[in-house]
Amino acid sequence: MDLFDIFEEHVDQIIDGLVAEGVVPEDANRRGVIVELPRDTGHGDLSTNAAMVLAKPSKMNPRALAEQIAGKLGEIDIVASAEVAGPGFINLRLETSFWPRIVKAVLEAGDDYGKSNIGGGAKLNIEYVSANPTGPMHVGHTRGAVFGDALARLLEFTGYDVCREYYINDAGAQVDVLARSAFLRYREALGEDIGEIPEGLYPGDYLVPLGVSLSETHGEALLSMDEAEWLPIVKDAAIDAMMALIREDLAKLNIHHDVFFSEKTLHENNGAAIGAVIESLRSAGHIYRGRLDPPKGTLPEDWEDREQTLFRATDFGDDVDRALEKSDGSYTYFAADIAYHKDKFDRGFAHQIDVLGADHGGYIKRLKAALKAISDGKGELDVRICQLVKLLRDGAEVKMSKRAGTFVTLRDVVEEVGVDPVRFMMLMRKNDATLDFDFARVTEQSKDNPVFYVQYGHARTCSLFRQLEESIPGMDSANLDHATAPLTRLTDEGEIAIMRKLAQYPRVIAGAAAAQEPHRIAFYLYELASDLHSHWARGKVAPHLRIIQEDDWELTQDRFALIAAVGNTLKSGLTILGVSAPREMR
RNA sequence: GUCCCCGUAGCUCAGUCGGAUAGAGCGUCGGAUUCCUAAUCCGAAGGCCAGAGGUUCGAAUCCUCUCGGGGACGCCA
Repeated sequence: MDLFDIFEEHVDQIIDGLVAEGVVPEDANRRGVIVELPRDTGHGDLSTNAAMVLAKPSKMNPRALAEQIAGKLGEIDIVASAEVAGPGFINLRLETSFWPRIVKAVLEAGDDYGKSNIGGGAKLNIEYVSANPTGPMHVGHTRGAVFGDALARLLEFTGYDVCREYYINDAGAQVDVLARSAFLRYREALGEDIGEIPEGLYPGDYLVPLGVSLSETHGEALLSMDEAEWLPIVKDAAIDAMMALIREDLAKLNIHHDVFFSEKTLHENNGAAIGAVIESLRSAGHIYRGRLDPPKGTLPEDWEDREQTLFRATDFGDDVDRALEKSDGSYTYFAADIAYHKDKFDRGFAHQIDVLGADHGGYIKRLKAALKAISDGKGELDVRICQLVKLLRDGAEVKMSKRAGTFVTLRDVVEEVGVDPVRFMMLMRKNDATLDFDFARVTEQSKDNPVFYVQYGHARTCSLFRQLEESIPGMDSANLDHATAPLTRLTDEGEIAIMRKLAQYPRVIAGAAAAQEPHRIAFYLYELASDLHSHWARGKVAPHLRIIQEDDWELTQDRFALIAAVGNTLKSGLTILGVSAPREMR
């Protein structure tokens, strides 16, 4: 329970009292009533909108109602004053002894500060990355990977039982192309001059080692086979090799999935798994044979009007019904995806999250429709879209083209700038807004680089402890017992600003989890680091504000409790983002 | 043509289940360091929150429309 919860409870009880007195009607909707930190510190330490929310149902003037509530809030011992302001806000000013309680709370909670059980231990499946196994990951994949991973960490921190999952698209035509491309490299490894890689095959030289390994395993045996014979062999080997590559790439970003689910398995035994899902949908009346109107806009060249097997997606909020079978009788990607989401549902994941790229925006409605249909409305799917990343180098956009072989791989970026900056920068933007990734800025070691700014904040807290050991002979900061700090001397405005910020952390975490927006944590950390740096710098001109006061151990002890609390919170937030919290930066 | 996302300071963006005088960084200008890491800090200037209606005690936030940018639009994955 955080600071705000405590006061919301107070307010709630006061409203109960007013209901009993007949001032507020019993059925008044209290949902909008909140206690928050006013933006302007001149408005006090805490404020509530209770009177404005309840004025109308109570048929009262907001300010008059506010006066009544304020009177009762003023009786709480920790409240120094409760005043009505503006249209009916109630502003609370707390006793100065209040804020240090936050420091104590942070230190007592340790790594658990901000942790909650909002999820109640509910199982939750988050599918992310799911890049096609046709080559190494490029920067475009990086954002979804980092976002999904940070979201998973965040949801775990807030009490969900999270399963991280990767859907391997190993069933379509793309992996056949991969196999043919690999076969070419196999022939090359056997000494053949393959010349230019033909149009339509993957030209990247990441397939060269695979060709060599195929030649070592199979010798020239594959050469005498028909494509129908060698293709499955080469395809399996190629997919395994590409997935190994992708796992390595992900590991470089500190990302590890719990489950890798193969699309191909859904197509095995003549598509038994997919067929079964379609059958169950059919018996529920969600499948029919019919024709679709041609798509608007530019008509595909091979458009033919034909009767086909359709899913009544429109019954579940989609714009059109969706095809489940291709004209050659095989299942569509969507059909397999329904079976996949059904599989996840059957594994106990009523709540699922899919992290998809920007180009899949048009896919959301049908996926949601599908999960609703196969779960009888019991399943819940959230789809988070990650927008494009624009790479900038020396102020100019880096154009990427697969055909020209100029795409920047995830590995390149991580090796050039490091994991921490990559992860942090990817999380400095709301996921559904496009993001500029500027190499120069990200590698810069200055305050212009948010990740260094925040990490340096953490390093600074650690540095102060080291400094303390040097200042006070025999001091071992590891044994500094914050529990014995009196916490009565943290009265400077800079210190109070930091404590106010610390108090917000649990709410920031809860809000970020509810909105599934880890970027809020990145912004919070930036602000907390800023408060720390700002306060620290004041000690430059005002020596009495320095953390270490060699002739006043009591004060020093209090200040170190605060510094420890800041370091603790910075580390907690960075950990959720999957970014390291260095103890020293030089 | 339909659907989705976006439009906030010169630039890059926060803020959006409605709250008080709309914030931060960069850039510009002016300052701070004999002393806890200057990888830092302080100050100033900078706004018709794309536009128009509507709902409300109250709108950047919700609704409708318009304009502008991006994306998607049977069998690709």
